[in-house]
Amino acid sequence: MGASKSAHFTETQNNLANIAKALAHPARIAILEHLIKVNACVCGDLVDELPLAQPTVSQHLKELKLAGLIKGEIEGNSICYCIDETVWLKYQTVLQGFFGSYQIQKTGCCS
Amino acid sequence: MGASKSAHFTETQNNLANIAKALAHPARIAILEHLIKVNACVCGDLVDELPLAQPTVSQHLKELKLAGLIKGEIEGNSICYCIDETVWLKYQTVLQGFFGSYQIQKTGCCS
DNA sequence: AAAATTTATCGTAATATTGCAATAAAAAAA
DNA sequence: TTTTTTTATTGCAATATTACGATAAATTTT
Repeated sequence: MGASKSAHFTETQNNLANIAKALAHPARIAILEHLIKVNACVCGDLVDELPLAQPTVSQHLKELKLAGLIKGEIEGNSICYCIDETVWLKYQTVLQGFFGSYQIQKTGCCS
Repeated sequence: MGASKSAHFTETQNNLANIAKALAHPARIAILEHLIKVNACVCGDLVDELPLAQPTVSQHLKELKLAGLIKGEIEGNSICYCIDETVWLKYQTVLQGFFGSYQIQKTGCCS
C-alpha cells in the first residue's frame, strides 16, 4: 500500500501533522516570509520573488490557503494575499503547546 | 519535473521546511508524544502503541533520528529512544522565531 | 551452539507531492 | 469589443513518501 493512515491517529496528532505539512516546503516558507515582510499583502510579486513558475506558486498559495494560514482578496484584476492572523496565532499556540509539553529530564535512559 | 528545488532557497528557509517535514506525519507526532509521556525512553513499545507494522515504525524512527529530534542508545538487545533535548530546544526556538516574526497589522490590505 | 527476541534494511507497491507548459477565467485597459 | 494583465486550473511527468513482507543483523536466553 502506502501513504497516510491518518484515520488511525488522534485528531490532535493529525492536526499537528497538517500544520507541519503546510510549512514543509521552502517555497511556502518563502511565501510566508515575504507576506510578513511586505505587510501590505502583495501577490503577483511572489512569482518574481520565487524561483518557480507561476502555476507552481499558485499551487503553493492554494495549499497555504487550504491550511488557513493565508487569505486572498480580489483587488482589481489581481489578488491580494496576506497572513490570516487568527489562524496564525492558533497554529503558533498549537506548536508552542507541543514543544512546551516536553520537560527536560535529568533521569532519561539515554544519559 | 517535480520535487524540491531546495537549492534555490535560503538555508533558513530549507531549515525551517525540514523541521516541519520531520513533524509532518501523525505517526511521528505520536512517537514524539509517547516518548515525552513515558519519559524513560521506550522503543519496541512504540510498535504496540502505533497502528503500524514494525518496519514502518522503524522507518519513522529513522527519519526522526535523521532530523535530530531523537536519539537511540543500545540497551541489551533492544534500543532505547528518547528526545534529544538540545535539538528539541533549538527547533522550538526556530519555530518560535518564525511565528513571532509576524506582527499583527491594523493596516493590512485584506481588511 | 541453537533458539528466541529485537531492531534495521531491502525490495516493492501504492499514493502524494512537486513542477511546469498549456490553457481557461476574470477583470482592466486599450 | 478586443487586447492585455493577472491568477487559477488542467494534464502530465518526475520524484518523494508511506507501508509492509521478507529477511538480515545483533544480542540474549536456553
